[in-house]
Amino acid sequence: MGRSPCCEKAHTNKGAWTKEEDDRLIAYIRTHGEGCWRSLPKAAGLLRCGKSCRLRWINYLRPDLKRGNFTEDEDELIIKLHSLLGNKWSLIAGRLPGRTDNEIKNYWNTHIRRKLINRGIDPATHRQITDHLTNNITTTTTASASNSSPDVTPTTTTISFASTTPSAPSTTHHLIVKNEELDQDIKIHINSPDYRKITNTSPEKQERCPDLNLELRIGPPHHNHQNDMVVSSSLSSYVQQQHHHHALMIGGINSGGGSICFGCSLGVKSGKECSCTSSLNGTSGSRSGYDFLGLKNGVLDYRSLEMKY
DNA sequence: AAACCCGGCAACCGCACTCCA
DNA sequence: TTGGAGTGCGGTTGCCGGGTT
Repeated sequence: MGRSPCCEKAHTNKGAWTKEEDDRLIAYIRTHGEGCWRSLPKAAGLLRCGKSCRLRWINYLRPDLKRGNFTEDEDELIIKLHSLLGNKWSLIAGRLPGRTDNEIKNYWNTHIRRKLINRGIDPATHRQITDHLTNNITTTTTASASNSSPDVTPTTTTISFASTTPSAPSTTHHLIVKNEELDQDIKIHINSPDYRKITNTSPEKQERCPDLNLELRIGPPHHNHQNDMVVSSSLSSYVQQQHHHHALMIGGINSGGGSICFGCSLGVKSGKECSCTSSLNGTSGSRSGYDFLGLKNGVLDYRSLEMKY
């Protein structure tokens, strides 16, 4: 089915806003408040698309916006939040009062990216660019989120979930990371006493991933939680992409009953596919999900967020 | 002085999601 | 349950101004 246009485009202005348009929009919203963006332009006497009005208000005209340069603290906070949330600009903006998602997105692309690259850090993965294998893994994990990362070699790594005996619900699972450049599979064992140890399928190629830090526990879909996986935080981007398919439990959260998916824990409203049992309040999603990182209330104390470069 | 280049940023576009009848 | 309307989000585009040649 087709999608109706957000407005009658034939009679709308585009491009830069004039002072008069700004004044009209401000005056209207001061009187009537935000909302009903589709009908706002007509009511306010603006020849603009409703979406355009909303964007102009949110990104530029809102009185609580903080104009001016980003502080060093804000820089670091953005970096830390991005390492946790990826390109979830609206979520990041929610932790920076007075800043908009668009502003942060632009600032990231123009300043912080370069800053991280100068530090030798891949801005997409927040990992040092040096480690060969890690690079290959993270290249793929971020490729789906952004295909414009020229500083990373575009090799292909396939990540798949597997079970040694798929039909048995309590079997040992493992995460297979296939590095096509090295032509080898790396198997991350799940639910084994030494699950933190990363081993290659080729015995002589073991100990290839010494710096994987293992702080996220994820569970494959529809498996019981005994089969939790532990993966590197370098995979977090990938895991976020796969949120709808794989309930991802943050270590420590899933103990004592209901476990929640990563998205819900971050306050990201989950989709229909969300299979987590976020029953803390009986539902899942941003309005009731577990408040991982304190993202729902107050300002996140980013100083407590440790980067694992 | 003019042409060109490049970075920054406001605005646009299309898709995804939620709500509701 | 379904589909349309409204809204939000992230990626991309294009304009503008400053710097360089």
